[in-house]
Amino acid sequence: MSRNKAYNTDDVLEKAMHVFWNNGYEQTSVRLLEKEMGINQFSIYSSFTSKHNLFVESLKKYREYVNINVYNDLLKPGVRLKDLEIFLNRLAEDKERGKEYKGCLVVNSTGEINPTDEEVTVELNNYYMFIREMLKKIISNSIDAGDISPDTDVDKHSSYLLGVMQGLSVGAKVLPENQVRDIIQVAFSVFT
Amino acid sequence: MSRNKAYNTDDVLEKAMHVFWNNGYEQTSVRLLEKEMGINQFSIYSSFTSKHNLFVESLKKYREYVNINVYNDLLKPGVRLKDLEIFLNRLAEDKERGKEYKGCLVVNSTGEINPTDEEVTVELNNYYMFIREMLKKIISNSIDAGDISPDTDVDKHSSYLLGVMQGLSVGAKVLPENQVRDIIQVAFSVFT
DNA sequence: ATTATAACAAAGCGTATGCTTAGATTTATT
DNA sequence: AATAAATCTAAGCATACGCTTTGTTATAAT
Repeated sequence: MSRNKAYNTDDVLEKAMHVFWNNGYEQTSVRLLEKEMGINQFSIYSSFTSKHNLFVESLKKYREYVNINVYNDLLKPGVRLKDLEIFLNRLAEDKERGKEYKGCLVVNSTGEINPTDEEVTVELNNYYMFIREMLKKIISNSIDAGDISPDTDVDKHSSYLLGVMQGLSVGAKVLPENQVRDIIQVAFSVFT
Repeated sequence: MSRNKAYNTDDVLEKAMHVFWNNGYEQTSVRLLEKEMGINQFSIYSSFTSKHNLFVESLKKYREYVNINVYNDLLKPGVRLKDLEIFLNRLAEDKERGKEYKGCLVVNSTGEINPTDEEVTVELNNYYMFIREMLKKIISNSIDAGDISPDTDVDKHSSYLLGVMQGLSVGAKVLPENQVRDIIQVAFSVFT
């Protein structure tokens, strides 16, 4: 019995994620979500309960999304610090080519969201843990390859690089390209 | 002729700044501003034209505020990198003592605000330039004092430290204290 | 074919938003 | 004391907000 959904929940969630990414949480209205997700408000609320919950789900989706579409190359086995440096410099390159960098959804949300919002805070932390694990592997690979000292403290340096990336997510939005490039260059000099 | 204002424009602006700092731009309503600034909506609009303009003015005020109340010690002559490192570590210390760190108003706004908002973007850049100039002096002082190599590129390293501080403004809101401390420790190792 | 169930589109709920207007009040000048 | 200008309070404007309800349509199971 019953009718089938005319939409795929996962597909419309990804669309919602992009809306939040482009506009931030508060600036995203349910009317806009309705339009961009291509489904009615009723359907949004029956599938996702509330705008807030849709946002939390979007943050989870974002982690999945960057896994596949942004950090995919960096998550492959054997990736080293030099690869990460090249990856980060692409941020500055894209900027030079006029591409508007909208920042990381999670970093933007860290600034926007009320710290008392525990559901969101948990998801932000999950994301940062995910990035940090990626960075730990990259540092380990560089140690194994003999690129950097075997005494390098993997935990400390992964926290450090996470901090650098959080900074770049902010900086790349407003700073001139050459400054972004300088940040990356100096940041990686800690390993030499 | 005419009546005098019952409030000081600069005083109520500083109160407005704190409201924006605590809640972000979008989450700050004119009703809340009215309450916290202690003046009527009519007075807000006659003195500051619009909520948006009040926000821009608040960003300018913020620069003045941190100059006097946050970075005052670091702006004194002769301040060196070691002093900056101690200053930044106070962030982590405060967190340990349960103090909720609400981040830098400008960094938070960089994440929240639409990049097409030119008035705000200009003010964000003014702030970052101000911080970068402070960092340049600190690096120069460290060179003069013989703490670090005289070959240190002041421009590049000031951009770098700005990036680190932007990262810390994000990180200190959500990351555990020991990670914040590790970021700072590794970040300053570029100078050794 | 009928029935039960869920999805659908569209209109509407109360409230909050940024901003304005109307009318009363205060005060420096004449 | 009278005048003029800018302040003040408080009510109100249109619109947008997050969310719900209503009535219709489609479909899987009987």
